[in-house]
Amino acid sequence: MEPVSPNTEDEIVEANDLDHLGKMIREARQQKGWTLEEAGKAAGIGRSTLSKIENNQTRPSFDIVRRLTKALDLKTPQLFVQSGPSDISGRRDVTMSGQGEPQDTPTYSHELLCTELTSKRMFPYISTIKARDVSEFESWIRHRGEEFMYVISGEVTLFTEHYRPLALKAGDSVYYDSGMGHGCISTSEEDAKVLWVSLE
Amino acid sequence: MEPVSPNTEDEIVEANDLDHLGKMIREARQQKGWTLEEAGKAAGIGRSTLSKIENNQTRPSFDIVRRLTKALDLKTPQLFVQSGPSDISGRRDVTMSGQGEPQDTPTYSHELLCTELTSKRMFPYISTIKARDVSEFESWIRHRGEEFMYVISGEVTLFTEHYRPLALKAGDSVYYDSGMGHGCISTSEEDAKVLWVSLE
DNA sequence: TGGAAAAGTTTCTTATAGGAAACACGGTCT
DNA sequence: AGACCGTGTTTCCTATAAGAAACTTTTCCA
Repeated sequence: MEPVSPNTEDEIVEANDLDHLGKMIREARQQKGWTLEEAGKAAGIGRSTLSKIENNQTRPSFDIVRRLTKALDLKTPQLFVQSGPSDISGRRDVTMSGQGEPQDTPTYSHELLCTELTSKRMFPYISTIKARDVSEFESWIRHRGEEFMYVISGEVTLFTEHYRPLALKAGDSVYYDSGMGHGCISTSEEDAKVLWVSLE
Repeated sequence: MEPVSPNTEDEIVEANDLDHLGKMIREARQQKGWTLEEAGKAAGIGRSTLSKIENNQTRPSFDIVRRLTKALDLKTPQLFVQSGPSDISGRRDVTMSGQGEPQDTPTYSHELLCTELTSKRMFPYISTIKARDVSEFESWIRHRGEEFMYVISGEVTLFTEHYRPLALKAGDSVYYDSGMGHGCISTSEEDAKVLWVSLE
């Protein structure tokens, strides 16, 4: 991407590319209130090594970093932050309440959000699930990827393979492997509204 | 968390499987129809090095792996997978309303959702934005990736680079390139609640 | 078939990652 | 103050990553 912005903060991001890793790891460790010794032990590495990594005095191996991410619960994608274009570079897409693109399937009635941005990777949509309509629930829904679900209103029960049915009410959320069979029904008097964000 | 924990338990202890990384990289390269030479050049590494990585004859540095992920468009979280195609394969993670993991930054007060599943690719969280608190808004927030935002309650204004400020109320949503500078303030009398889903 | 060019693998060498131990620094006891 | 932690840094050494070039295998066309 061409440098759209005259803002100098862009370069800061790039320049810090190298420093980024050490900084993140140090922050994560301190967040947990761990010493170098403790964190090192948790990750199975020496404290001197960890010190050098945090101070960017070394280029750790992937293996070491992976162990650290595990021990420190680091968000892995953030570690890969580096300069470069995104396919939706510099764009945004708004959908006002109720203005999404309707999509009705036999089983659900969806409202697709932010459909202008076709190249986006996540797919957000809101589903209205009819009250106590159990009839439809015959077979699992299954599609490769991951899914996040947030209950906006009403009460629903989420069924997933390998697990017990899960009763959810407004404000509750679930994250699951959508390759696992799943399905959702309303269990309240009113229709339930659920926000899904799907990622292939 | 709630009394009953249907959550995942991370007890998968890996048996030093380096096979995974090399295999994934080789697949990604062949997917693109590239030779070692071409892929190496794209990533800025030698073809011999790449060969050794693909055959798991070496433990590459994080730096090298990162360059490869970029050149080959690899899904970064998958690289951290221990065994099997996906770490969250056949799993789910629930967070009941208000039971997320608090994370306070200087600028925002977040509630991270579904944090048990550390290897997930999307990061959902709820932010409470204090009413009419404009003071904090000094510099853009910027992080590589994409972001989806849904206003749960209250009224907010989303600022993004290259665009005009955007007034949003409950039920509205936006999808944007989070590499673009952005920031959000509340414009209502009450605190606003916003759901974000972030993807690197 | 051959034999050349391309793709991939294996040396070989140099630079450096990673760990043990020594060092430095700051607190906190008596 | 001095001695003694606990924490983080630096030094030193060994193991090994990374690249260049030599070597092997595969591809492909006359």
